[in-house]
Amino acid sequence: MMKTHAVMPIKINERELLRLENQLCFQIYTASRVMTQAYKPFLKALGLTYPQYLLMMVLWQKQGELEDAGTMGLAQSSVMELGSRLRLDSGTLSPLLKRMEAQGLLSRQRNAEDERQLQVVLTDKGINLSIEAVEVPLKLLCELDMPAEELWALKLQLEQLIVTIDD
Amino acid sequence: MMKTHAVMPIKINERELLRLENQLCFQIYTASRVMTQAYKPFLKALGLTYPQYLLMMVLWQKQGELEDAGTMGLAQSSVMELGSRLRLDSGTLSPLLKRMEAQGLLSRQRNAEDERQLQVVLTDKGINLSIEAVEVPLKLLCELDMPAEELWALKLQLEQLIVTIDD
DNA sequence: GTTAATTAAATTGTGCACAATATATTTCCT
DNA sequence: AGGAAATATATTGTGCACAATTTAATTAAC
Repeated sequence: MMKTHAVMPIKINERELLRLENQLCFQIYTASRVMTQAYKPFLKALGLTYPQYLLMMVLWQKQGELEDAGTMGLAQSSVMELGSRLRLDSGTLSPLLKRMEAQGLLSRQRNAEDERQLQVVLTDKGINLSIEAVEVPLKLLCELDMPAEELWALKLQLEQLIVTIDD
Repeated sequence: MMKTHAVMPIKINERELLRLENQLCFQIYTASRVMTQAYKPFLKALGLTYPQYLLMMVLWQKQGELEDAGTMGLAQSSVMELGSRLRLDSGTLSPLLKRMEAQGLLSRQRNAEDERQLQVVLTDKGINLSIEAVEVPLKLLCELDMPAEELWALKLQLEQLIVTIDD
């Protein structure tokens, strides 16, 4: 009898190692996509994509902290700064920021002291979008319907995993 | 004094709700991206991207199960079937499968009984790639350097979260 | 002080995800 | 049988991610 094709060349226990459902990475990957889907309807109402929502959170937080410090101006963020918060590079952020500027959520100006740097600043529209945004995490918490402490514990474990991975 | 721009219109506790670091979703999103990065060097050696690796795992598993059942042929998978395993639609899978066929990892043929369906089948090259692939999860486990039971517990929690989200 | 090295952002190109639509085949209905 | 509904995949278009390169501005070195 002639051999027409290859046969699985690894042992059963090795195959178990390659089982999709056994992979932590697959569950994380799936959780991330499912979570993004869960946010989608709420974010759509705000006219934001999920990465745009994350970026807005960074900008709102920075603006709030500036005001807490007693300064009355607008918080300025460079691309580097936003990138280090979100772990994204300029290749992702540059077009993202352009789209958000086009939506009127923020403005992009060059830093006068260092023309290489961009100064990202929230517009009034961007600042005021926070009013509706506060509902988003609350709505999602309802959706999840799990004990808050359990979710928090999961968050802490993931933080630890992240730290462990990138040394 | 004239008002030149808006001020953060939400209370401090509401701002805390919108803090990036407080979001479980952000930690999942980050963990997913960091994890993919951790796999990248190992997968690059196999000529696979991360989603391609996941797809190969589905095909290897199916091939193995067919052989376990005593059948000597090649396992055939439709796009629907692959999609339900990976939670991906034809919009993602169609081009993915084309690229993998171009790499010689699998073949795409129409099902004779139902011409609408595609039959995805591993090539010899695709089957034999499993030999090197078994090293990947082991190498990553070293990289993580966390108790295996802790990782498993995390996987189980994520599975539960996923189920909870999509009802 | 001019050139070299560094830094910040933008650009280019590839590969997912995913919504929306299109195409082709099969099944259902009568 | 013939047309409508359902099904499976492919296509189109948008928006990330990310590697690699480019451009422009600043700093360092001589």
